Formats: sequence, structure tokens, C-alpha cells
Amino acid sequence: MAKAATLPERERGVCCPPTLKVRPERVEGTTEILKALADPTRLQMAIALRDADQPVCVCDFTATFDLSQPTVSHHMARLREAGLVEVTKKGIWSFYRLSPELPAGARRILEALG
Amino acid sequence: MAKAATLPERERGVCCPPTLKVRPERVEGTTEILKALADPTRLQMAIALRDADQPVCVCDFTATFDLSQPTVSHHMARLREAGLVEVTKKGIWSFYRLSPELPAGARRILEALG
DNA sequence: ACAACGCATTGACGGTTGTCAATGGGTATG
DNA sequence: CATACCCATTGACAACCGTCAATGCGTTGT
Repeated sequence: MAKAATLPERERGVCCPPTLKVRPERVEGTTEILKALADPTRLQMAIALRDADQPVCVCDFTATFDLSQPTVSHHMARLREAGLVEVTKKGIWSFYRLSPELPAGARRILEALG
Repeated sequence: MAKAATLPERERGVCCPPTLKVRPERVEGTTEILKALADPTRLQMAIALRDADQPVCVCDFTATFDLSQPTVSHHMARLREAGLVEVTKKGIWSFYRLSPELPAGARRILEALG
């Protein structure tokens, strides 16, 4: 992270558009991840899954947050669509865990949280 | 980041709510930062400011993105309200830079991007 | 077979968001 | 002063989001 010291000298009517270093495809992907995490409930869900040593059942999330079961299911679906988590069904339960093949960028963001 | 190996054994009608480790106040703050970054334009703006060695003028952002000037101004206001950036006015120009006193959590998130 | 449980999906609703056009205010140049 | 430039604010509008009630489906236990 560079230091921002002096203000540039400028000329009227002239702009110096900065070059965007990140590839557009990567911007879109990162934005989707950030949108998936930019909700208090989903943020805590993601952190809980990150720190869990076992997959977590949906019923446990429903018990934790003061939210209806469909709402919890909706949040898990959003995390799933962002590629952050995966689901495994066993009997009547659905167990969620972080995606094992999580891209490095997504993992770095997750580890920066909490 | 722990490994998620075996599925837990469960019992019908019983839930094991995980303990949420992050303080609620911190959850709210982190969510605000993530919401501020969860937009393609603002994400690129923030990365550009993170990597810039000089404060960046609004007119440069207006020239870079295919967006109207009020929209760019609106995005900068959102980054400002999230505490991520600061503005310095000099003449007719407004120069933006990352907040010098950026909290450690926010800095970690920013450094995890791009 | 039947009832109970766990979960996903659908439909609906208010609140938020991203965008632009229009406006206004501040600062430099002629 | 008058004009041009840079920027913020306001108002408006479509799109999206978070939430719940209702419903449906598969699984388990009786």
C-alpha cells in the first residue's frame, strides 16, 4: 500500500485517467464475492464456516440467528451461488462447509474478515 | 482455516447453534465496508486509490469509467461514508486518497483485493 | 401408511441501490 | 463581471435485496 503524500499539479480541462490494473472478469467475480459477504447474517455465517472444524447443519444456523428457516435457506443459497460454500446432504440434514477448491482470491478475502 | 472432514452425527429435533465469535459492533462495521466495496465501480476505485502514490482527482475517475459525473460523485461519497477514503480540495479539484488512519480490519480487507 | 422433521422454492412486500438529468455553488481564467 | 470548469446535491426511477408466510418434497420414525 503506497503512501499518498503531495497533491498532484493539475491543468484545467485535462484529466489523467488511472489505468485499471484488474481484469474486468476478475472485477466481476470479486464483486460477487463481496456482495455475498456484505450482509450481517451471511458475514457471520461465512466466518462461522471458516472457523468450523466440521460442516454445519442448516438447522443450527436457524437456531442461531433470529430468522425464519426460508430466510436462512435463502442466505445459504446466495453463499452457494457465489461459490463460497458447498452443501452435502445426509438424511434429512444439509451440511454446509467452505468450498474446498476456493480460489486464492476468495480465500484471502475470507481470511481478512473477523 | 480449519479442515472440514467428517459429517457430524445428529439427532432429530436437536440443534447445536454455533457460537458467534465476532462482536456485533464489529460485524456491523465490517458489513458497511463490504457493502461499500461490493460494486464493480467502487471496487476498482478503491483498488486504484490503494495502489496510487498520489491522491486521485475526481475528474480522472469520471474520465475512466463510463459513468456520469454525479454517479462518480455518489460512489466517492459512499466510500467516504464507509470511512475508507478522505477528500482534500485544492482549487477546483477534489483529490481522494485512502484514509490514513484506516483501521487494521479495513486495511486487511483492502489488501486482500485484486 | 402416517405423521413429524429438515430444507428448498415461490410469491409478496417494503427498503435499499445504481444510475442519470437537472440544479447550484465554488474557483479559476479572460 | 462573465464565462468555463469541477464537483456535490437533489429528485426520480427501475432494479435488486432481505424478510416472511405458504407450499412442496424427500427422509425418518412410529
